[in-house]
Amino acid sequence: MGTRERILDTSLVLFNQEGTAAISALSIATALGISPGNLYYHFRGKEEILTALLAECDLALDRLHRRMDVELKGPMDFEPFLLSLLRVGHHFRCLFRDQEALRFAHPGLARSWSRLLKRIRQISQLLLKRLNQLSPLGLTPSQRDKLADSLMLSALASLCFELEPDKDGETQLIQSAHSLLVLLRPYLEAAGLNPVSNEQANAP
Amino acid sequence: MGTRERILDTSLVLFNQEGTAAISALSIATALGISPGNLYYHFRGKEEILTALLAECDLALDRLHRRMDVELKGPMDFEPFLLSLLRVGHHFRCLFRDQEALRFAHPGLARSWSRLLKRIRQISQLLLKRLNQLSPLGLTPSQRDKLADSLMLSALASLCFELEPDKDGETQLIQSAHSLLVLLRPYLEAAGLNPVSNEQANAP
Amino acid sequence: MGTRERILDTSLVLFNQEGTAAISALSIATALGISPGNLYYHFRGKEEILTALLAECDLALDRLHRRMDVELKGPMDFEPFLLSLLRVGHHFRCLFRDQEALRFAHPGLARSWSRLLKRIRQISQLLLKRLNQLSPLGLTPSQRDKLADSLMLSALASLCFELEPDKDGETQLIQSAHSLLVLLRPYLEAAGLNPVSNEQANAP
Amino acid sequence: MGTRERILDTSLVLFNQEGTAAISALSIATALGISPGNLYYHFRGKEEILTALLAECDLALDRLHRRMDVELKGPMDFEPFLLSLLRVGHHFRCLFRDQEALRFAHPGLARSWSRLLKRIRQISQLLLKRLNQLSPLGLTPSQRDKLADSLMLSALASLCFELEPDKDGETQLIQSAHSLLVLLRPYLEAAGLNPVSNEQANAP
DNA sequence: AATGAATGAGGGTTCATTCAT
DNA sequence: GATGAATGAACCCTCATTCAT
Repeated sequence: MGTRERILDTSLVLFNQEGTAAISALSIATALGISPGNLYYHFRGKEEILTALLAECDLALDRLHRRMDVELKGPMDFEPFLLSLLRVGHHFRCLFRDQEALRFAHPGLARSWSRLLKRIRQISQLLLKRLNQLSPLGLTPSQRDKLADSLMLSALASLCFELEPDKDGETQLIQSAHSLLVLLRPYLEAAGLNPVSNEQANAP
Repeated sequence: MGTRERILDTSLVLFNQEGTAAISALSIATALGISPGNLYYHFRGKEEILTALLAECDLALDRLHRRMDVELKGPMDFEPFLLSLLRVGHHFRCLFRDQEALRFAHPGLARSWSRLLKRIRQISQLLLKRLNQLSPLGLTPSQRDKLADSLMLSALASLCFELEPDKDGETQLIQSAHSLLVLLRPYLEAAGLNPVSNEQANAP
Repeated sequence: MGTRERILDTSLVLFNQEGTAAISALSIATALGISPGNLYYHFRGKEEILTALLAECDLALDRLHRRMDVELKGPMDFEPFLLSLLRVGHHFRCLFRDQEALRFAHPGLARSWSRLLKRIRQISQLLLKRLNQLSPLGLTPSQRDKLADSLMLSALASLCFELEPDKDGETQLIQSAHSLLVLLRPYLEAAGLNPVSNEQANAP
Repeated sequence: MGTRERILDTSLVLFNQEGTAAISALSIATALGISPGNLYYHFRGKEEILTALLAECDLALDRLHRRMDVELKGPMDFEPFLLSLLRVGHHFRCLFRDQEALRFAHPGLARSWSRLLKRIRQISQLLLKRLNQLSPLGLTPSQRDKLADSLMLSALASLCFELEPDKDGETQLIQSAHSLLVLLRPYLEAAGLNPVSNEQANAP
């Protein structure tokens, strides 16, 4: 694997582990066993690394976006898709968690970041559109977009705030997906479908 | 107003404006027109300021928490309450936005932070409990808690990610509250109540 | 003596000795026995030190400028005045020697530098004006200004290029002053005065 | 043209444009479209490039020096010769402008540099000797050498300090030559010759 | 001749924090 | 309560230079 790729991979791991602010360019180089000069030969600084990671994340989401029409055929497809989506987000979670810090430390990232956010919003809106095609949600388009935003925000927040820090990443992802599906539950039920495992409702 | 309070107020404003990472102890002192030594006389460092802000936020949420039983009497009470809640969150938004960066820069904040998060979770769960008391939601307690978590995450994310950066703070807050209500809409409707203004549903 | 003054003094000595490019902020701090942080507390960087030195030099020249009308009463006054002038230049010689390097490393100095150069030019022109008042030089004003420029350039160059590097600073200054007077010799002679010690002319 | 020559040419252009200190080995290689490794194959470093440029300049001045006896036949020959001399200096102006910075950054250049300076001094002295042969200057040899030094310094300074930065290079050269001739004017006049265009003298 | 990844020392700068006054 | 000079560690980055290919 080329040095450039190794830098990106290691950076992402370190950024996810300790936050982008806590990881210096030198610590990345040290973790890789390369000299700081070499790091700067491949990327002109931390900002360029982050730009590359943002682009990678954007690309991964773009691929998901393109596959939505094909993959979301029935109500059972939403949970796996949400999981794929959350998996991408989790893989690049540092980008979402440190969003605010990055905004001020690296104004140059603003455009990449807003492009990324726009794409997520599109995915969220398309998700509800597909759901509506399967069975009318009983919402105005405006309400549907609001619901899409809430869904997206809830998903983003599940990447940022770990409610069960003790559980491992995969379990957290599955729980996040379930929580998101609960938001959609009434609409899926209205479509005569309940994708979430049935439990006894209204226990005290 | 005492110097201690002025430090907290100014810090919060600066932290909200430019992020906690971008604001140094010196810049707080400069903004206040006091010497760095004086700042350190009142607070042993940036971490202590943040701890104090976390405590203030926690206190404000505690007050809201205690009033819920009294204030949430009918379905029309939920929107104002959500607004109050979001207003507190918005006032201390730097704490939520820089959560990740703070976690690593100041491990000493971890306990205060998890206490804060727990309280928000309690509020969210109590919110749905009250709703359930008004009219059964048709959810198991576990599903209800998941819904509560989604609601909370959506609220937290609306503090972290500005979807409409051009609008002013108050407008953003109202939109956030509406978005959250959309999440609850099916349950409120099931209770024979629709707190959100009626629009023509299912337009193409 | 205050730290600020000590920084300026030491910087000037080091800059003169080894050139502005060869002296780092750290080496100044080390030479003074202070920490780099303290250096940056007093000056935001090397550029601010240089700006302050340029201002000091400008001030010294301004003082000389103001005294010219009073001090240049007769032909015997020119040599001492030239020596004073050269002494100031020699004291700040790093500014003239590294002029080009500074121009590119610190564009912020451009304005201070051009102001300084303008003042030197004014002094040179006033010098010839006074000489002309003592005895007509037989030059058009335009020719007189050209002569003033040549005189100034010759003086500046004597600060930049050491023709006799083995001799000590004071001797070099005196020789420089003599060289400059030789340029003026024909005009002083025409005024019936020969301020330079008489030697036997036109030896083989 | 061989790579070696292209390196020298491009280096000289860049050094003249932005100063020797601001131009790194890498930037020269980039400007040439070659790899840094290739640059170091031809020259062991920036110092060797500068040594080569010093040698080129020295050679050009040597050629001028040898032609002086032949070319300086009459008083009208001095201006064109001065122009040729200044043109060489202007072509290699970075060497003179950054003299001080180079001295400390590259002590290895000291010998080449002092040889160069000595040659210029010889040329300046020979110039006055030829003038004296055309018509006695009325100066002792010592005074004549001092005048030669002043002339040389004035010429060097005109390469280092741009008094009229807005005018193009050729115009600056011509003005510099005129300024130098003004220094010689009294002696040329004394020889019954005025090489500078006559203007009305002693206007107020 | 030429490439380009890699090195490592060093420079400029920031900042949380201390302490004598 | 308050000042402000001082500290020192750490960070980001540049650059001359080397070397395997």
